[in-house]
Amino acid sequence: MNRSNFGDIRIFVEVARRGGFRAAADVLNLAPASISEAIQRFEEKLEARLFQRTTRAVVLTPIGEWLFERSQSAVIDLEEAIGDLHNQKGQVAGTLRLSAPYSAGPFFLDDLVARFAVSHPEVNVEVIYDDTKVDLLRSGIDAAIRSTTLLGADTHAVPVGPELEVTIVAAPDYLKRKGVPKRPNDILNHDAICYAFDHGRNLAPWGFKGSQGHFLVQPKPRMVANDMRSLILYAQRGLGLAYLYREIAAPYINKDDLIEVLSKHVSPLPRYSLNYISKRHMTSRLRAFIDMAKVNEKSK
Amino acid sequence: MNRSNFGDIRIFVEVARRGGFRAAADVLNLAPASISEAIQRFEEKLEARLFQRTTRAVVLTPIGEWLFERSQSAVIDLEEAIGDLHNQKGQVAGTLRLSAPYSAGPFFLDDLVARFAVSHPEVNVEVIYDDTKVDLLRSGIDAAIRSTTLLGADTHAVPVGPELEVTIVAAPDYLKRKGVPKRPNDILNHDAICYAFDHGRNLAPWGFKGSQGHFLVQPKPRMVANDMRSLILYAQRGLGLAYLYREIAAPYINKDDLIEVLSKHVSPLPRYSLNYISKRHMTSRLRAFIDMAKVNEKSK
DNA sequence: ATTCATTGTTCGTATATCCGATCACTGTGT
DNA sequence: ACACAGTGATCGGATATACGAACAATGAAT
Repeated sequence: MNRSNFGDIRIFVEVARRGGFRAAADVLNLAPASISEAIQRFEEKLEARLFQRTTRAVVLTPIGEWLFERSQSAVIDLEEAIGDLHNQKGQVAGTLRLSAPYSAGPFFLDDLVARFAVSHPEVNVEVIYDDTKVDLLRSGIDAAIRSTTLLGADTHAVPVGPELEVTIVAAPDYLKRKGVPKRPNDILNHDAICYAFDHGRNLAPWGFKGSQGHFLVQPKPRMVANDMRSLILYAQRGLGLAYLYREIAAPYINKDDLIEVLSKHVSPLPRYSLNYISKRHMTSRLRAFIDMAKVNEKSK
Repeated sequence: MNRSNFGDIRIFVEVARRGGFRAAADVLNLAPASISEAIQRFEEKLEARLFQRTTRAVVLTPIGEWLFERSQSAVIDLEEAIGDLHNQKGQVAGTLRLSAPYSAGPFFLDDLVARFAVSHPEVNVEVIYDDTKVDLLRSGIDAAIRSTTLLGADTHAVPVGPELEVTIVAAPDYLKRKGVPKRPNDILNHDAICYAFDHGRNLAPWGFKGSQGHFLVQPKPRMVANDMRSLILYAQRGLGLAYLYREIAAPYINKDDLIEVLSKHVSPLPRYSLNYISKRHMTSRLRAFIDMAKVNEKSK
């Protein structure tokens, strides 16, 4: 669906509200002829008649009535959104605020943070598990651990934590019904159980290695969540193929529970990145934490 | 305001969702050049910068972020309206989007969602674990499970899930150093390991019962996180008293690891609330899920 | 019955948007 | 250090949409 449907819906709703093309034209700053032509094109696209016309009036058809009621509130919301746009425009002490994906905690971050807290008794530590994009300038977060290096003015990054093995698993029952994928692109013909970032806005693509190097395949999501424990349960219930951190899936991998597929094809994910802003006044507690993270890094 | 703003918002939201012009172009069946030009014209019209660009990526500006969150749900509604136009038979299909706190998954939600998905093969399900406030009108979320009933126009709530037992625990080493609290208010003289909601903006108060009924005490946080697994590890390291769901803490409660304190004083938490808007157009898939949640409730 | 005002429709022309090709920039791999 | 892949930006030409003018139809006023 492209952008013009949205313009058409806007016109359609205004005509329905006003009961006529000329009145709608006045509101929309368009010529009545433009309204007439736009509605005709829209009706052709939808293969549906939205208005009954006479030479003096327009009346909604039943399907036009349905679409009007179905879409009016959303149109109002978008009008208000645009209207409102114009109304809009730290001694080693204190609280260290970190953002990290949930998966980082058990892997390495809990231990690092606990050791930091022990060795810096005057620092309170706040770890917010979250995987959305963080604006280090404005969010009040001191440093963000993410799977990638964050882009931004004066943002620096330090690699932390272990390299991450992943695996693709499914229930025996599912594989019996849908077959075992043999090559990476086979997953496009399967139901996928996908991990979501950014409050569901992004799905993690599935990473593979082949004779020509690394490549990504984006499967069709049947189940989506941002907690791998949920994804495991969905996989156990036979709802599809699940792409998971191996360490999390390992306890469930056996011939009766979850079966690994495409083992020779999946490739590990890169290490976490501890991102922070260097140009901004760096608090001593942040500096101390970064130093500890680096020492932690060297000790591996 | 004319029709083209609506087309522009459609493009804007898709770019924001996909994080790039080329990805959005794929979805919208437009050329990347068209997306680039359309966004530029839109920004000029609004006299506002919506995206920060580099030569490799686009990131929303704060005002772009605001517009995105403000308009996304309306865009989803309009997309669905057009999509549903061809398919008005009340079929239970599409994507059900739920928001819930992480703790809900293992307790009851994973099971409920998996059973719903099995019995409604045409519905995709997206569960976003999050504990921030959800604007059900604007977020594109169909229903939000939270520990409390959400306030809002036409918002209804159904109680779901089990009653939640909690416990307060500490390492033996910590109790040796700081003493064992005997009454609820004693915790004010201790280091507290606190669970955080809302990206750290709110801390869970600790609930107690006494001769005069229920009351809450807010301890001084030394360690804060929004994942109880982290809190357990901090407690094990002797960093303070931790207030945890009993079910999560139970495996670690023994005389060498974590010791329960104030057992006779803590009171259980109320059940989760499944919040949704009833007056707004309710999709058949949401109705079906609510019905299943209610049946789930009766079977306990 | 006739006239008039108002509506939606049609069409040739003007304007806005879309697109392919190309360019500049940047991160990654060698 | 260099080559390459992938991104957003630019621009001249192609295409889609907007518009003014004219037309057909209709209800109200006389």
